[in-house]
Amino acid sequence: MTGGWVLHVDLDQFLAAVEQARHPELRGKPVVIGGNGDPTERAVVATASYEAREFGIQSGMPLRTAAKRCPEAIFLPSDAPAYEEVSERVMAALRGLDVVVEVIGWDEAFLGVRTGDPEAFAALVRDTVREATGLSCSVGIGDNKLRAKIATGFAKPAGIYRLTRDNWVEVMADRPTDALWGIGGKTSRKLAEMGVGTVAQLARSSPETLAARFGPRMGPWYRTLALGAGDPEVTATPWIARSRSRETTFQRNLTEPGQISEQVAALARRVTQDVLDEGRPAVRVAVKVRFAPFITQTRSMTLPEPTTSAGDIERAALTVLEKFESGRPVRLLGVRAEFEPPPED
DNA sequence: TCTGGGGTCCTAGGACCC
DNA sequence: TCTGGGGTCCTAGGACCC
Repeated sequence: MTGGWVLHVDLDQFLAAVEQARHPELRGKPVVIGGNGDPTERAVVATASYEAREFGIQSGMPLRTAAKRCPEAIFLPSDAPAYEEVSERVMAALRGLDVVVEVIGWDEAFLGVRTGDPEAFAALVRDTVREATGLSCSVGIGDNKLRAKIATGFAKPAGIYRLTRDNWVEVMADRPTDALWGIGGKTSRKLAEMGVGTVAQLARSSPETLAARFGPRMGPWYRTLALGAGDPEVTATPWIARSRSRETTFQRNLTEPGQISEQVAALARRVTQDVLDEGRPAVRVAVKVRFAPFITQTRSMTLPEPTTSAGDIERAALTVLEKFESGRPVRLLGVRAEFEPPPED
């Protein structure tokens, strides 16, 4: 019997690669995808091509800033249906390898693989994706999902990297804590303030101290991340959504109360369609308001009874909207419907 | 740098009940 | 009377991820 491995497959610069594949004249050029493709709008970079990254352009950056860093960059609108279609072809190709495929995003999946030579299998994965779609991907090999996911970061672009208990300490010990999947900038800074700057230091921290600072679950969990512990089970079980939401940032702030409630009602109707598509009733409705300059608040209510009715959801959203202080300019509105959480197991 | 959209899970406080 | 302890639900916000 051969060993079980977790492989993490991640498409390289996915959105930019799709655009460069279908528009060959974009190859080798700085391409930035995001918003409507208009760099003067309120929107951020979804993906920048490697050429654009040379100019310091990164995901999440305002398009305006990206345009300043590289005025000659080509800005394109995000074409979700096109990316979804390519994504499905990638996932179908992976399933064709007769492995367990756990999709975790448009451009990412875990594979559960039994093989004696994971590097050879990773190379097969890369070739398979390239043949099916023309796209390049990187593959991380691990003995659990955490290590496979982090390994992919070292594999990029177009490479293969193995990270297991055997090289975890050697590779990770001296890295900052935000090198761990699940620790971001905020938590990393708080840890640093406690004198915990590296993965090795986090691994040596006491769970009690961490629990006191970060809560009973998160605190101890951060330590287990630093030890490289993670879930080794890859499952193809379809994901059950906990919620569906729609939100919009307005190019110009809304100030008229009538306009604001009209927009909330429209978002509620879109969410209702998502709820109907989901085929399960909503049990809770939340409204999100981002006031100018950038102050975000949410208000919510549990519905008197679960519902899929457009009228119920719209009325609930408008009721929740009344919980906000009125009169301040609004830059974003959102409506979310929550479902009954699925039973454990 | 003037900061998207769609999600998940955790935390903590208060209400309420026994 | 001057004060408990546990459990559950509701709500708001924080952090993170793709």
